[in-house]
Amino acid sequence: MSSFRSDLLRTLDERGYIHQCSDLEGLDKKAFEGSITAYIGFDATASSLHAGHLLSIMMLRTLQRNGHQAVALMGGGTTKIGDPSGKDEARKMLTDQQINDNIASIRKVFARFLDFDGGIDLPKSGFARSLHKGEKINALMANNADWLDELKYIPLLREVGPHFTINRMLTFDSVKLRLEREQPLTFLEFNYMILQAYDFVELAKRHGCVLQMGGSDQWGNIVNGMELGRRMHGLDLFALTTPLLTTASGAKMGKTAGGAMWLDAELLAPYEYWQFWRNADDKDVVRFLKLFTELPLDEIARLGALEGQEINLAKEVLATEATALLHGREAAEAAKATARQTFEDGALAMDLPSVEVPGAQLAEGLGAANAFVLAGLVASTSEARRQIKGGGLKVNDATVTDEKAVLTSADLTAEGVIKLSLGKKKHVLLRPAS
RNA sequence: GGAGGGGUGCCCGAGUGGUUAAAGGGGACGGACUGUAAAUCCGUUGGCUCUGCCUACGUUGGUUCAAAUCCAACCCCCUCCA
Repeated sequence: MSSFRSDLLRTLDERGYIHQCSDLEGLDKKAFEGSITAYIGFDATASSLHAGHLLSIMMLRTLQRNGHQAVALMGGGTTKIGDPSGKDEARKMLTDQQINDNIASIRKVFARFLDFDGGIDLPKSGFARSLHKGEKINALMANNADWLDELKYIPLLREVGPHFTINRMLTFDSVKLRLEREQPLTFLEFNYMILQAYDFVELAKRHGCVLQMGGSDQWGNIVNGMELGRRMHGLDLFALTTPLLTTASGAKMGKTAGGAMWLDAELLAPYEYWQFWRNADDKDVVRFLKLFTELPLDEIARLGALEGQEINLAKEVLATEATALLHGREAAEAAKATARQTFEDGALAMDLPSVEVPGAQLAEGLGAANAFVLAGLVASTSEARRQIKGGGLKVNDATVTDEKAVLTSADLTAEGVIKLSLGKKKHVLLRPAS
């Protein structure tokens, strides 16, 4: 892409956020002339967002930092249906209560990346004057249940139905793939794309939203919304998607040993979040620095030029910067310090994740296998035994060789803890509870 | 409604009466090598109070000394016909 006039598109482009856009030039013009409103939709299927959502969140953040209005649309309504894209099976139904709880909890994560208040509210009609230094337009959180729940079936059919042909709906990947793979696609799910399209139109009406962004798998859904807006109200809307993000080894972003890489400190401690980034593939470092940190590009270029063992410095920066965005600078630095002590100095870092055990249990003697289960490092005592056989477990940095080893108060270090390790990277401190 | 095919461990997929906690692959985890990377090689991959016991091949019941494997009923999925 050549040169963009708007800061927004230039930034998105330089940092590698753009995969596909319905009309780059037109969008650039609009974003250059004034503030625009754009949104991204999020499921409310889980109680927290995970690293897989991070790209979208960073896009919204970039939007806000460049003087535009970011809208995070929670799919309170569409979650009740389930997006069939990329799935072979319908997802389980959630209750309203679960969905609302999820939304409330997800909002906290957004608040770390976006400012919802303290800035300027964007008037619905759009906004042409340029912002003063440091001024921000408040981000918005919307919930499509607000309008979808109240839809009346017949009016909706009459209003929206004529603009969709089954012929075309059948050609969308989300539908086509299911049919080709001979997996059932229910009528319920089939409606998802219609409602998502309707969301775009509704947000355009309510908030003057002109752009929907999302992952590349959402392209079809987004374009549907654009076209629906044009047909119903003659609106000029835009679509912009991000590349589907996989790690260099092909895995989907956001999965880890223990499950998803949650963005909620209660589900995943900052130290472990830091570790996730620290363990990035060499080949991913520059890409991740651009997407998930806000370091200037020349700085990233400098880090990207590092070779061999030096790359580890770049990974440290990546981990610290990414963690700082989510959990704050202090937590990020603390995680870095903990990692340094643990991995480089071989020292005992008291900030490692820890688990409490009743002191009495230690006095009596606690089977090592059980201790590892307690610490959450292995799923079962059987697995612990297997790991012991394979030499994968350590107590206070000494490999456990006896499946029947027992931990007692005598194993407490001078600091009053027992360090349990699985492999080289996972460590948990066992603390006796008084 | 009729005819056929199918439901196996995290996933894919073999197995059609005992030697099957179930081949093979993928993934995951651990070990070696390294740079807390990648690649490669090796190992592990149901649970427990673990030289033994328990639970497992859609569900329930049956045949048998013995079943994932045979029989019956039921549930679900797919294909073709109506």
